[in-house]
Amino acid sequence: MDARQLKERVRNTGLRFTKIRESLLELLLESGAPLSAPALLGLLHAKGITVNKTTIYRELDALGQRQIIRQVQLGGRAAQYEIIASDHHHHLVCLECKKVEDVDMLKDLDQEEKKITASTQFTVTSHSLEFYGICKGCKTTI
Amino acid sequence: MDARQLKERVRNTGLRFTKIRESLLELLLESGAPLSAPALLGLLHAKGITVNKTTIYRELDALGQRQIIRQVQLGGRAAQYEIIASDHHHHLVCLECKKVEDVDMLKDLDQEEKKITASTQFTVTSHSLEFYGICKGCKTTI
DNA sequence: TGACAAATGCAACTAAGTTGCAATAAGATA
DNA sequence: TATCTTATTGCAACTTAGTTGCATTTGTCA
Repeated sequence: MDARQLKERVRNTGLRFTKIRESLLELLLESGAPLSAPALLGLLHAKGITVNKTTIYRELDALGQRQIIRQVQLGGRAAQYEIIASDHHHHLVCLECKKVEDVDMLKDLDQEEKKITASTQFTVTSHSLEFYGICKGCKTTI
Repeated sequence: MDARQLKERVRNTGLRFTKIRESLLELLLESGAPLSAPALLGLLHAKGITVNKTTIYRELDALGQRQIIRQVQLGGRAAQYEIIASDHHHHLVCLECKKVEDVDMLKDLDQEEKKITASTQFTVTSHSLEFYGICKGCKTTI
């Protein structure tokens, strides 16, 4: 998933390709981990792009509805967002510094989803798996 | 894990056994799913127990530090809390009504934790797995 | 019972997220 | 290119979740 593909994907949903939207998606694409609304706001301002927080929330909502990004819950007060890429991955959340890293999927959980759907009255459509612990940086400083 | 065992566990950590603490733990124990601070506040008031929100947050923090309860992130604005029981389980989160059900662990993820710890610089200490989909109740009403 | 720490309430605060309304700008079309 | 429609944006005011400092009350143990 590169910037060009993403641009195409956004256009196909009928969304206009604005400066703010472009920069926001760029930030999410370049970041190796999910970002929160306040974080995105700060990063955009640091880039010299003045944008209101209302815009950010509406933007995240619009992109979420179109399945371009997804909200992930990783602890901390603010929700975080990531691009929905073809490669499925999970998260490593550091309990010390709260930083999040992506980790490629080790084990296939599709079978588990099917088992639950078959044995309960709950139809599973997706899942999310987070591992908590201490990251490299925090181990050396403690 | 019954109320008596829980009471013992609380006492062993040096915490006093107050009416508020007792009722709060009772609610978490009886509920088959995690509860948020605002939800607990409402349930306690409904029970006729007047309690300030500051107390709830401090209570949840105190119990969390003593490993009696744990915070879980399941979407929605408020964090949710559950008793740490001996049986490990995961969550089924309904995307429609946002209700959460517990589901017994199907697959052991300890091996995955070890693999990550061995192959990366990140030391995994725990994990959390959520399945998203549509619950029984919401399927019939849609 | 008395002392001391734990527990609680209150008020005032911060931070995340939402809503309504008015102004602006993207981009399709003529 | 000028115009029109609609998406996008900003602003202000709001709600909700969660926090902090300080004063008061209450368990528990000697």
